[in-house]
Amino acid sequence: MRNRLNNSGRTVTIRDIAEALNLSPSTVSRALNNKGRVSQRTKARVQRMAEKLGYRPSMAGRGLATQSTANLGFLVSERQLLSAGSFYGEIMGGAEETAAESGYRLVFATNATVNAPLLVAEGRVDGLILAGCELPPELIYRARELVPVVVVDNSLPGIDSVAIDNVRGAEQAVAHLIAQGHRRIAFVTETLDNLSFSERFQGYRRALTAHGLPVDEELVAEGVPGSECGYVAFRKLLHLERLPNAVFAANDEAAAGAIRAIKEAGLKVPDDIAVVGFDDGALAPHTDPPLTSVRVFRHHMGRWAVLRLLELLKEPDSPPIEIRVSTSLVVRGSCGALRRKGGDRGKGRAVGV
Amino acid sequence: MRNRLNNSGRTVTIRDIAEALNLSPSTVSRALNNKGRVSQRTKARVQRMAEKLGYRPSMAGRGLATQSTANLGFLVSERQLLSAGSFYGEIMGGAEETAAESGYRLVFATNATVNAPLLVAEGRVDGLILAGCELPPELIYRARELVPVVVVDNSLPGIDSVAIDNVRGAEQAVAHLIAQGHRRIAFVTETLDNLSFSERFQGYRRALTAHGLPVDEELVAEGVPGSECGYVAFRKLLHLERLPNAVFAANDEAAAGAIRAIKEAGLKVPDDIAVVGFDDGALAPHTDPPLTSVRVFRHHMGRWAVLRLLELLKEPDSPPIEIRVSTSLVVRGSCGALRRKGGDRGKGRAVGV
DNA sequence: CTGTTAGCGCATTCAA
DNA sequence: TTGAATGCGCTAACAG
Repeated sequence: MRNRLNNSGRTVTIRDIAEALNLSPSTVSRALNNKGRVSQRTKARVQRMAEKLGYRPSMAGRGLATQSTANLGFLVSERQLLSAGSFYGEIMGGAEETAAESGYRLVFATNATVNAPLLVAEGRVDGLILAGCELPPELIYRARELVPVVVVDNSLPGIDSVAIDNVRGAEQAVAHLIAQGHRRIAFVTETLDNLSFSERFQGYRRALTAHGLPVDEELVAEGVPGSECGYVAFRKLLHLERLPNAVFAANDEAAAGAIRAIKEAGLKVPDDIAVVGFDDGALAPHTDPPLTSVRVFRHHMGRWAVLRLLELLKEPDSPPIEIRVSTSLVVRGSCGALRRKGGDRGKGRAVGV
Repeated sequence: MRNRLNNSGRTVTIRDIAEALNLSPSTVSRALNNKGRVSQRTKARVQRMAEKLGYRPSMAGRGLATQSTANLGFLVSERQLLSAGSFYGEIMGGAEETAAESGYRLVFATNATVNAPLLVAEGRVDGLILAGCELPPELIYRARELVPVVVVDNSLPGIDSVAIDNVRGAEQAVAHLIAQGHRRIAFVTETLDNLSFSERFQGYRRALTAHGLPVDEELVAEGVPGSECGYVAFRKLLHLERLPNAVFAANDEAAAGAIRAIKEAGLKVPDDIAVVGFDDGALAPHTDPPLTSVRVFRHHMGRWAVLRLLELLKEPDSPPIEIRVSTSLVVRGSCGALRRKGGDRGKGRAVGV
C-alpha cells in the first residue's frame, strides 16, 4: 500500500515523521496542531523531528480535511486596477503582510463580478476582500451569503468595511484653503458617480457651510475618465466670469490636471489659484508646485481589512463593523500656505486643521 | 458511509451529479475532464447536469489527487512593491488576466525570500513568477529546482525571463535627444546598482558612442532611494562648470525630480535643459512640462510571464527562453521636440528613432 | 464504455 | 496518552 518512500527527494508528510518516530500519523497531527491530548515529551519529539525533516503541511491535504484553505481572495474591479495607479496595490501590500503573519495567503483577482463567485465555489479561499466602490452591491451581498466578506474603500449597510474618512479628510483640506483666505473654492473631480468622490464632495460642502460660505454649483466640475480628468474638468471653469481662487480636487490626478490647465491659462499656482488634492500618492511630490494633498493610509487599510476578515472567519456571526481610517493633510507648495516660509518640497508637512 | 445529502444548501460534488444520473463518480470525472473513454451521450448528460446543479470542482480535492493547484505564485521583494508605484501592479494585472484565461489564479506575496520557498513547500502553487531584479539569485536558482520559475523585469542565465529591452529603449531615448541637437547629455538615476538601471545606462552610453559623442563620467549622477532621487542626483550636476543641455533619467520619478531641480535652479525645461524619462507611468503626463518617456508595456510583460510559465508546467524540461519586450518612446513636452509644433499634452506621440 | 478500488495528506472521531 | 479507522473531493489504474 505504501508506495512513496521519501528519504531523498520528495516532500515530507506527517507519515514520514510518524514512521521516523514510531508513532501514528494521528498523534503527529495532534502534536503539530496542539490539539487533543499529547504528552509533552512526544510533542517535543514530534516538533523536533518535523523541524529536522523540514516538514511543511500540505495545504491541499489540510484543506480537504478541514474544508478551509488559509487563502483570502483580494478582488478589485477591472477599471480600478488600471486607473488608480498604485492605490489598490498598496492596500494589497498591507493586506498581504498582515495575512502572512497569520499564515494566510492572498489570492489576487480582477474582474470581481465573475471571479469572486468562482473563487468561492472552487473552494480556493476562505473569505473575500472586495476592494473599490465600483463593485455591484448585489455581488457583494450574494458573496456575503457564502463566505465572510470585507469591503475596502467602500461602504454598504450590513457589510464589514474599511474605508477612508473621506468627509473629514475633504473638510480638513477645504478648511485649510479657507484658512488661507480663499473664499471661492472649486471642486474638481473625475466624476461624482462614485462613493469616495461623492463623500469628498460632501466634505467640501460641509466645510464651506461651516464657514458661512455659499456652495456654488457653478464651481463644481466633472471631467472625463483617465489621466486628463482634472485638466478637462478645470477647463470648464475657465469660462466663468469670476474664476475660483482655489481648487479642491477629488484626487491627486485630478489636481495635477487642474494645475496644468491653470498654468496653461496663464495663471499661477498657488498665487492666482491654490490647489489641494486627495490621496497623497506618488504624483504629489512631483507636480509643480508640489501638491498639497490629503494623505490616505493605504497600507493600514489593507491591514485592517485582513484583521477584520480573520476575525470574521472565527466569528462569522459577529455584527458587521465599519472601520474609518482617518486622513492627514500634507502641506506642500500648491496651496499657498508655504508661500512666505521658504522651501516647499521634500515630504511636505502634516498639519492639523 | 454516505453522510451528506446536499439537496439544499451545501456544495455540489461529482458524487451528487453521479447519483442524479445513476453513474459512478469516476465516469462523471472523466466526462467533465474529457479524459478516458466516455460515450458522447453520457458526456452530454453529465455536462448538462453539472451545469444544472451549478457544479464547480473543489480545487482542494482535485489538488490532492493531481498534486497540483492551478495556482501561480506572484512574488515581489518588499522594497519594490513600495517604491515602484504601480509598476509591478500593472504587470500583475496582465499576469492575472492571462492566468484566469486558463483557469489559473495568482497567489500574491511580498518578501519573496521567505515566502517563495514557503508557497512551494506548502503546495500552494504550481509555479512561480518572481518579479523584480532585486531578488537574490540563489533564491531563484533554489526555487527553480523545485518548481517552474519565470522571472520578470530581471534576467539570469539559465532562467526563463521576461524583461524590458532596456538597452534599446535607452538608446532610442538618448538618440532622440541627440537628434534634437543636444550634445551634452547627463544620466540621472536613483542607483546604478540595479540591473534595469544599469542596462539603461548601457543604452545611454551606446547611443552616445554610436553618435561619436564622448561618455563623460561627470555627467553621471546617482541619487538616493525614494521620491527625491532625481532631485538629489541632479543637484550634484549643478556644480559643473558646463551644465548639461539634456538629461536622460533612468525612470520617471528620477526625471520628475530632475525637472524640479532644474527649475529651482532658475533654468527652463526643455529650453535650457531637455529631459527624458523611462517607464511612462502615471507621473509622465503630469510633470511640467509633460514628460517625454520610454513606454514600458507592463501589462504585456505579465501576460508573457504567465504564458511561458504555463508552458513550463507542461514541458518542465524545455530550454529556458528570454523574452525581451520592446519599448516605445512617447514624446511630450519635456524633450523639446514639440517646441515649435503646438500643444504638448494629451497622450503624447510615439515616434521611431 | 463504465464501475470498482485505491489513494493523494491531513484531521478527527472513537477505541484502546 | 496513543492508535486505528474514516472521510474530505477528486483522479487514476484496473477490471469488467
